Amino acid sequence: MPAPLMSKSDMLDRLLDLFREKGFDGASLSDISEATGLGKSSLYHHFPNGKQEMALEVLARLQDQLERALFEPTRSTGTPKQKFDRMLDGIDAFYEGGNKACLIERLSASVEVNRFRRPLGRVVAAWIDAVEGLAMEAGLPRATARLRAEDLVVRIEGALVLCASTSNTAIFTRTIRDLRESVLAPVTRR
Amino acid sequence: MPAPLMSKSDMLDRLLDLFREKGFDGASLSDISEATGLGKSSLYHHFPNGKQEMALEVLARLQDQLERALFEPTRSTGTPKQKFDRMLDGIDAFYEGGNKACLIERLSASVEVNRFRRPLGRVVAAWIDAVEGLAMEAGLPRATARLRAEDLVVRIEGALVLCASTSNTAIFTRTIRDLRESVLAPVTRR
DNA sequence: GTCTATAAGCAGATAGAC
DNA sequence: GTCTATCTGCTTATAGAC
Repeated sequence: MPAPLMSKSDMLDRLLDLFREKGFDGASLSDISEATGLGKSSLYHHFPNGKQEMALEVLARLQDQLERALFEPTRSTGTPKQKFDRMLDGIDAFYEGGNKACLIERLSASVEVNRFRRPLGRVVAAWIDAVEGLAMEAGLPRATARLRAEDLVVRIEGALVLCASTSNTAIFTRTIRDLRESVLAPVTRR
Repeated sequence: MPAPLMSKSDMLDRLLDLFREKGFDGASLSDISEATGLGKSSLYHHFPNGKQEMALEVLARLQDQLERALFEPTRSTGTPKQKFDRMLDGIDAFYEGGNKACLIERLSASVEVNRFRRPLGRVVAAWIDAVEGLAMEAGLPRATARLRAEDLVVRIEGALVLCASTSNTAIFTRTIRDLRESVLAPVTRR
């Protein structure tokens, strides 16, 4: 029994990167084999149900990371605005300023989208909830907080689509900047 | 020489639907054959460079349709607000209230994205330009008009991503409604 | 837990008849 | 302009040795 070449956690990190870059349909088992350094048979040892299971585990891991990354700032010290800025910094870093795609979008666009819909819905909901919580903490009424939280996710996903299609990250940068000012703003304007 | 079973125009219509539904990677030649009723060899008669050429021609056709659909309202009679509403009605109908995906997004997410980037950029630019023109006609300064036009496209693409991942079209409907009110609004607010 | 070898099937693409 | 038949290569997946 050879020792494991790579921890599951490391594997999932590489798979997340790969699926974000090539998409679910675009990432072949050969790509996955190369990215992890494991032969195909070894991959089936870790993921008996194949590629689909890999994506589901990556999605579960993303959910964990997301909740840590988004809710952690919420519980830390600072004004709501400071926490929100840290959250946006994290988002900006995760997408590398618009240069990296979103797994949500990549899996939504796959042939297996139906298998992914439930976990995708959970990830999206967690994201919206985190922003909504912060917006309420900043004093916005619940309904407004929810709408603005949904709008934040919508705009980030949309900006990433335009970055991917035009390879111009300016729109992403501007969108982040815009959200920084508008999401927590008092209700009188807007 | 058998008579053509289908006009090129009809073919491209079906291909647009198919690529929007299954994505570029997800639509196989067998799918395409079934959707058009033509054998694979016949497809290569019309598109010697295969699937890639099909997508490029579909994209060119979309550009035509888009320019007609978006700029036509601009040139017709009515207040800017009326024209803008007609434009949004057209967009809403094209995406069937969030139930149909966007070809831009589907092709951006394909393995061949580099081949599509130039035409994709043109389509996106045409869309933004059309909205910008209308916003300027409504009296907004050029810079504001441009930002709001970009934002409109960003939000529609983002809303479509969320609809696809959660199969909940409410966010799309709300986004359209919101855009109806905000895009042409005077600069003082927002 | 990893490997080599291999299976079965479908992908995109082509040749050549009609 | 469409067809049937075929090709090559790659896909996902499995069997079984170590």
